[in-house]
This record gives sequence, structure tokens and C-alpha cells, in this order.
Amino acid sequence: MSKKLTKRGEDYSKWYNELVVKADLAENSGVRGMMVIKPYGYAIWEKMQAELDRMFKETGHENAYFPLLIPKSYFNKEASHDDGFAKECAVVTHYRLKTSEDGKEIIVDENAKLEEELIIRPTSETIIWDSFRKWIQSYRDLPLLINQWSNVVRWEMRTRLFLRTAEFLWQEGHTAHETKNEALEEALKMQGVYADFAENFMAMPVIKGEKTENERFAGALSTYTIEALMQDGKALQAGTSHFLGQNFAKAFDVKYTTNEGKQEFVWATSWGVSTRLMGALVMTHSDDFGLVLPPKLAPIQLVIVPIYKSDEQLEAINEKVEKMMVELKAKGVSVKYDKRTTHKPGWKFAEYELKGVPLRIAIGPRDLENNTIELARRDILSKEIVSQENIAEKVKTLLEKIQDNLFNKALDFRNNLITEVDNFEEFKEVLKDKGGFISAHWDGTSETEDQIKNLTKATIRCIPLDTKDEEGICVFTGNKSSRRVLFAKAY
RNA sequence: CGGGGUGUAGCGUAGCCCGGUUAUCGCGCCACGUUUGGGACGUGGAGGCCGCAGGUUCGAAUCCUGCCACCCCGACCA
Repeated sequence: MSKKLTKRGEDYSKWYNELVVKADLAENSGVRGMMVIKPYGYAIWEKMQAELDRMFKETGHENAYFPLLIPKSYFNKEASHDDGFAKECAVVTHYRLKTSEDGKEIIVDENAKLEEELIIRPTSETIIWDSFRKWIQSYRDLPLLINQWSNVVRWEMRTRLFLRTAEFLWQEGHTAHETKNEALEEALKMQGVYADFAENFMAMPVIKGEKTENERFAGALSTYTIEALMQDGKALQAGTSHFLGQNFAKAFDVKYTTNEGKQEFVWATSWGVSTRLMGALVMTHSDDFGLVLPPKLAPIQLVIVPIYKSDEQLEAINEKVEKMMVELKAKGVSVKYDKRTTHKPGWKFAEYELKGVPLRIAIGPRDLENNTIELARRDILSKEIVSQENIAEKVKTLLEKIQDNLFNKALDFRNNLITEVDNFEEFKEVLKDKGGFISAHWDGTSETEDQIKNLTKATIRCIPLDTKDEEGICVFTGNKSSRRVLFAKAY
């Protein structure tokens, strides 16, 4: 079995690529930049989806589905949106293939050229707002709170499994509101939902903040973000929520009648998270032995491996384990009993470690005699012999402990990598030697941000929401600044 | 799209400069046997249009030309 992983310290990027493939999460496909999400990886995504979907519905949203293809003309109705995405759109130009003259290959039928080209959605604002126009007449139709689970295509130059793929899965929320304030509140509320999900389910601490103009979504008036920090000290934008003002309402002519009989444009938001979260999950917790999954998102929370010499022993173990399984399942633990005879225990141990299963029970002849089991934790790689009494309760408690431990560990790591810096020399040093977030004063101009980016590759990840006013001078220009922002190199 | 590199079995590779029997080795796969508390061992076996298309030659994985794909470094990005 050549499943030896590259160590994180040797080459973080290589470690990540190998881990995603070896843990059976995803692989590259025959289509440039597009991945195959394998069953184990998809199972994790499904858990994320289920939880997020529940949270969206709890906050009043409904799911709907809009077309994959968008008429090109819709696209340039909102100018900045068009600018932002035009460079990375896949375009459908024909609707039929035919056999070539020599009968050897299938070619595009030039007679089947579309009147108007169709864009494969890079995001769905335009096609959704075309529908919203028909759905919204009166203030009584508002707010309109819609979410869509879908795939989108963005023709990226350089791709990496989960982190940046030419096609990815995501959800996109699109809402319309009567007032500016209500829309702003919605955008912030959804940022909160994302932060809650990241921290309480992914066990990934995030910083809530607002994007600067440079980093803002194409077509948005403000973009709220949750920013996470990966183990190599680079930041990852994990989710965004946009306040779109009336831009799309005006572009698609979406007006409503107020209770005073006046015509007004609606106010909008959109927000999304994608399969990129899978990459974030991997890079937040995993180690040199493989994936480490937080129990709340692990498809298998506990695996049981039998150890035996004879068929009789295996049968005795089976009997014991079947009883345990009933107890465990009753407590809601997702448990797998791997009694395959085709692999040895040592092989299974290594395999489930690689796949990040939070807890493992090994049970063999010795345990049958002593009424014990061996219980192993993935997060800290510990093993202990415990009594079989109350096993479900113990497992349940441990799973919660692991979930907390992963979050706290990631939080400590993140907090240690936020450095306050007051001059540009120090800025460059910290960025080079330590990495992570740099908290520094900035004069608020795009020019300064651009120059810093060109010199250091660091960008402003966000203006943290909880930032306090503090007089200072810009780390680059020395101009006045009233608060610190967070810089980092980002994925 | 610029600069560099690589294509040989499912995966990783040797051979290529300097053309010459049946294309090397490891992992994985299949069968049988022995094994099973941290990735077992033995014996046997299957699997290749050497990226594609041309050319040079008695003879091409090897030399030449063109094309394609992928990887790395830049510009672009959730």
C-alpha cells in the first residue's frame, strides 16, 4: 500500500493534493479543471448541505431551482456584474452534433447555431432577477427569500481540487426586500448563519468582516465575509453575503407597490458557500496521517474493527458488536462495523485514520475475556482500554469532546497568527516569517491596497465587524487611519 | 496567454543522450496456502498500439517534424 502522505512541513500544497485523493474525497476528471467528487467526499458535502439547508429554512428561506443556461443578453444588464464575470464564462453556441462526412467523428452541426448564445451560469443573479420581476408586485410579496442548490461554472486558469475548480457545487441565496435596512440586516444575518455553521459544525473559527471595494462582489454595494485561516498561514474566504442595493432591481426593473400606492425598486441580497468549504475543512484540522473530521460532519463517527484468529472468535466478537451497535445507533451515533476478512486490522487502522473517522473501537479475544474494548481518538491519536459498560454514553461524550477540541485547537492556532503591525518593514517580515493575519492601519484607498498587494501579495481579507475605532497611521502611506484591517495572503 | 517541464500497465517508475532479442522494477489486481492487537508472507498469474499523427531507417519507446494532454512558475479568481 503506497499511501504514505507527504508531510505538511515538507510541502503543504502537495500534502493537500495527496490527502484529498488518498482519503477518497475527490479526483481530477477528464475535463480540465473539473473534479469528480467521490462517495466519501460527497457524503461529507451532503452533511454540510443538510445542516445549512436546515439553517436556511429556519431563517425563513425556501428552495427553488433556476436554469443552468442564461441568455447572454441578461448578462450585460448589470454593468459591473458583467465586467466581473465575463472573462470566465463558458458559452453554449450550438444545440446539435452530427456525424462528419467521412463518418469517423462527431462534429458540431454548423446549421444548429443558436440565435442568441447561452452562458453557463457562473452565478444566477441575472436569471433569478428576471423571475423576481414577475413574482413581485406589491409590498405584500416581500420579503422574497429564495435559496438555490446548484452547480456553477467559472473558467478558472489554475484549479485545485475543492479550493478552485472550474465547476463547483454551492448554494446561492437571493432575496428581495422593501427597505435598504431590511436588506442590510438580511445580508448580515446570513453572514451570521455562515459563521455559526463554520464554527459549530466545521469546528473552524472564522472572522466576520466586510470586504473592501477591491475585493467586493461584482455588482454589490457591500460584501460581508467569513475568513478562516489555514494551517499554512494563508487565509481562505469561506463564505460571502452581499448587500446588492437596488442594482439588480433597476437592471431587471423589479418594482413593488408600497402600501401608499407608490412604485419603488426592491432592495436585494445574495449569499453563497460552496464545495470550497470541503477544502477549508481539510486544511483546518487534518494532519500528517490524513484527514481529521469533526464528529458533526463525519459520515462515519465511529468504526469498529474486530481482531481475531479463528472463525469462532470472529463470531463471538460479531455477537458482542451487534449488541453494541444497537445501543450506539439508539444514541444517534453513526457507526460502521468493518468485519471484512479481506483486510488485516493494521490495514484498517491506517485506512480509517487516513479517512479521518473520529473514533475507533478495536475488539479482540483479550477484550472478550475482560469485557473491555480499545477506544482510539483520531484527533489526538490516543488509545485507551475501557470497559464495555455504558459504551454508547462514553462514545457520545467523547464525540462532543473531540468536536470541542478541534475547534479550540484551531482557534488557538488562528489567534496566535493574528499579529498587530505598525510599520511596513514589520509588515513584510511578519508576512514572510510567520504568515497569518496582519492587523494594520490602512488609509482606506484602493490605490494603497493595490500597491501593498503588488509588493507583498497580501490583500485586505476584511475589515472586521468587531473592530474598534483606533487612531493611527496607514502602515504603507503614513496617512491617517481610524481603524485596523486584516491583511493576509489568501487562497 | 507568457516562461519552464513531463507523457512508458490502475498508480509510481527504469530504459531515451549512444536505435538492435520477449520493454525494467515497485505498489496495486487475480488464484491458492499460511496469517490477523498498527499498512502480513510465500508460490503462481493477468495486465502495455511506450500520449497521438507523420517522417528517417533493414529496424524506432529511443532520432526528426507537427499536434494533443497534464504539471510547475506568473497574470485572473469562491
